[in-house]
Amino acid sequence: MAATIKDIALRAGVSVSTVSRVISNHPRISPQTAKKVRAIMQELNYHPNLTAKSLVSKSTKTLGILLPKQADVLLLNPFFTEAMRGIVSYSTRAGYDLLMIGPPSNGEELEAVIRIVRGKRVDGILILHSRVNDPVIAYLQKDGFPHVLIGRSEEYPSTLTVDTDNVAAAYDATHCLIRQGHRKIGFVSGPPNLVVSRDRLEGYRKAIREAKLPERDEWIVEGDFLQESGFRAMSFLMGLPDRPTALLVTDDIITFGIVRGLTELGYRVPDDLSLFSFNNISLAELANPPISSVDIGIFQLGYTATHLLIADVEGRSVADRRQIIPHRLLIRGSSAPLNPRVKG
Amino acid sequence: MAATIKDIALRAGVSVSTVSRVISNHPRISPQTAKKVRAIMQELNYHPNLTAKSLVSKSTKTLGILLPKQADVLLLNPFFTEAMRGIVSYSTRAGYDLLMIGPPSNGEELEAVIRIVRGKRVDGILILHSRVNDPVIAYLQKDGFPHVLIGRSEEYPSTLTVDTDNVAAAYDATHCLIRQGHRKIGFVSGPPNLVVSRDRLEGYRKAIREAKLPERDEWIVEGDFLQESGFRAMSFLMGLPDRPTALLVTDDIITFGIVRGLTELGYRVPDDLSLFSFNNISLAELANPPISSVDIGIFQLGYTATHLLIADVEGRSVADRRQIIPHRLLIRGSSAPLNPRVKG
DNA sequence: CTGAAAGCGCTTACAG
DNA sequence: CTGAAAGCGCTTACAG
Repeated sequence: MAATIKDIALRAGVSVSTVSRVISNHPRISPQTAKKVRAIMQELNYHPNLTAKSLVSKSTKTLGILLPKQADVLLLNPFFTEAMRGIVSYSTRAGYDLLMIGPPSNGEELEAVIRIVRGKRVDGILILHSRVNDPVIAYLQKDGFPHVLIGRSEEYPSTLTVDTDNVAAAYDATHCLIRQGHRKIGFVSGPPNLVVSRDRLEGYRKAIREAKLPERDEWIVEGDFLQESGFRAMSFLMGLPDRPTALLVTDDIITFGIVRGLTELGYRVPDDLSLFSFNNISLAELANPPISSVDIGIFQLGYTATHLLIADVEGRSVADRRQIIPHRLLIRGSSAPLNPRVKG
Repeated sequence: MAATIKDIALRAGVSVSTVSRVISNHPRISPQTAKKVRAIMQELNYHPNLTAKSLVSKSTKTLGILLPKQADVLLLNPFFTEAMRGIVSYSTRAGYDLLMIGPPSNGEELEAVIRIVRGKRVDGILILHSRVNDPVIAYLQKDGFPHVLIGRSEEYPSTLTVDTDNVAAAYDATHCLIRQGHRKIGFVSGPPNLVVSRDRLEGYRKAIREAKLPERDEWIVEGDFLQESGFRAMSFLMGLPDRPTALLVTDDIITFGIVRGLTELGYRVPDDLSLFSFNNISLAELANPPISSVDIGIFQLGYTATHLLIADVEGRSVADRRQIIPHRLLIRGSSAPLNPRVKG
């Protein structure tokens, strides 16, 4: 059996209280005692039982990452990986472990969150995507359980969040296409229940309106963050009698699907259709043509979110509860000045 | 305060033992009692403290995933994500949570493993990459702690493993290039301390020898699973006075780097260099040209590994402790019959 | 079928 | 500076 604090105490001829204090570097322990106890800990190869520790200290030094119901879709997207990198990077540094919270086979995310939160398995929760009217956020907010959101919450302005200014980002990208001479610009959105989808749509609309360009409902298509969605959006849009010459696309993965579909149909990018998308995943630059994309600093989003959450968990006051990570446009080959041949 | 088992017992007028038995569906509890207790649990919105439960039951219903020291590199690769999808898929179904084990800032992976294992935070450990002489495996093996390896262990044949037959896979892919008329075939390997790198090198060598083709040490290059490595390998190989006409590459990500470099230098794939790689990540098919790749069933590797580990953890006997997931070649545009212009 | 009691391995007032 | 004791929220023989 592995040595416990009791074994150490016995062997060292002190009480378990003393051993516990040595472990936690309590200030009022004599150097000699500490030294002796530490030597025995070494000798017996002692490692504390973290479960027992958590039970009494009410702290787990663990953060939960909520996986969405369709974990598959999220996990397929480099966004997840990149955010994870940022999260792991900070949490490791801060001495926190990470627990993935997968929703039960055919249950809701909220169930899993309740089980973990009430089960005292984590000190705080990271939410990677903000949905409109998210019951998980409502629950955590009501319960007062520490959590941070990558995204934005409309209903709970006091929620700790790290986000891109998606309205501005979409506005900027759209504006870039407008400056290139495009007048018929479409928008391929993500799932409409995500806040990010709404914000980007708003930014897109704002730019179109300001430039007094035509607004056409059929130029706005919704989908998932999957290549298939891009393929479908492309099929629909290119089949329109009056079709756009440029597209703002909400995710690079969707753009890949669009490019692929266009290529299969014999169209060319950007000659037949200019594309500008979001996320700037590493393959965007390597695609053919390279994809123009808004870099939203995904690693930074994850890193900062973790930073904020841990500060909150540890009771340090967080001055700015709604942080914005700056974005930047990377203009590449997939977007180009309007091709005169196509011009309306 | 959240309700505990004690509150339920008090309110229901039974002992805590009885409540505990109701929770765990103990057979010898009267239906009436069970019903009453359950009603109160509902009423008080009771959820068990999982930490307390773990402490006494000595089971956490949690699996640990070991992140390598350079978590960055692993996380950048779609291999990780895809394996995670398989892992999450099975573990969720089986009711297990997942704890990411990140190595301490500048410490070794083994430290983190010991802390988690001895700290009783998980019931078993998943290792995503097998290194030669891996101290982590040595530790877990000696300790008798349940673990499974995606890969192969040379030192501990009794380790639970799920692997590709990498020797055969590399042999098959090399042979495919040979059949296409290539006689000068190079190999771009991953880190040499990984078992997978050695196995694939062996398969490559076997095919070359059998076909009595020239073996040249400078046609074998090592690198990391990064695009930069591909770029560097490409620079080196294309600068050789006598250079290969085809390359077997150990990872799609590396291949992307190679293709990118070749394109920048004005070379064309497959005309100037045929490429065949491993993993068949989803973007391999979409690249230009589409990348020929060995599909090793990464999702399946993760799924099966989790399945085996949980069986082991729960004491069910695992008949085949070293499982092989079949691979298949996907021959696409990046590999083509030797271009006569380049020949000899 | 049910309860009293001991115990899992820790931490932390309290007292000295 | 150190120890005895109580307790964190559960489970599980043991006895009835």
